[in-house]
Amino acid sequence: MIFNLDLESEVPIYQQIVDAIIYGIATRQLKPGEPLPSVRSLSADIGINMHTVNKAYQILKNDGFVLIHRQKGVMVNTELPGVEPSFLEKLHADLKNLTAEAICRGLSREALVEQVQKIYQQMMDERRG
Amino acid sequence: MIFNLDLESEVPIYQQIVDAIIYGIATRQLKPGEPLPSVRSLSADIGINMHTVNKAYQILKNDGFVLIHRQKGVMVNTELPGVEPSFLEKLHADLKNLTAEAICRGLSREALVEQVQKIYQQMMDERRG
DNA sequence: CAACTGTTATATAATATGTATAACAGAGAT
DNA sequence: ATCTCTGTTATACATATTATATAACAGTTG
Repeated sequence: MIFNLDLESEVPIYQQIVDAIIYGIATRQLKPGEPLPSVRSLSADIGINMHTVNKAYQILKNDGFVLIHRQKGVMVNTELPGVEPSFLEKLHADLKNLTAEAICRGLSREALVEQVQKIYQQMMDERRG
Repeated sequence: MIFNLDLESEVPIYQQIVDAIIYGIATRQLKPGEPLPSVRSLSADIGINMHTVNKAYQILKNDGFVLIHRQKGVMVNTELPGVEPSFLEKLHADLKNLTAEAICRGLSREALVEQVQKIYQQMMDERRG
């Protein structure tokens, strides 16, 4: 599992960790049941504070992507969350904002849809390759 | 122009204003050349501070969505910005995160694409209706 | 017992967000 | 000229978020 963090980004570090792990699960670089590094080892590896990693893990736990056993550690959930209403709300709100700006800038529906298709396909290819 | 702001949201107020105006331009509720309310009148209308509105206007100005004349006021740019690399970068990054979570949750490519198509179409319908 | 888990607590610093108040410069209206 | 309206700038303040630092606790494993 490779973390490509940008400490200068406006995106919080803990959010970048959350995104990276969800991406890893989507592409099956991280498989259900697979253990994740401990908060201490991961924070030491990427040179940040323990609590920043812990915050990311707590978010992933609350969203159902990982299971945390207090002594055993953290692992990818064997039963990943489904398409819940809260996710659909976030998806719709984000897509609405992106689409509005795309329309203002003259990006065609076909070009936008193609982008989504391409990203989805690339992720599914990584899943097998 | 209707602003539906949520002061309890985790999304900053100035960002909600930016999103609302870009949405208004996309749906042509706001037309190129049309004047926007002054920072003072808008902030008074929605009951927030002048600087919060000003911050939103500055962002829209830097992105090319509005023109600001120091004495005349703010208006929608008659030459809206095109599909610039910085926008494509943001679009790709956001779509990547949304798609990764969608895949984890078992949302099919068809369902995701349909969402995008639907949102795009609804916005183009508002543009005419 | 020692080493490792996640968890909790406290403290500190920097940044982001939002408000409050005031002043400035330029344009237009009366 | 005076008044009012623009955006702009400055200062100050309060709060929340982000990130770090250090320490301790409880339970498991070797």
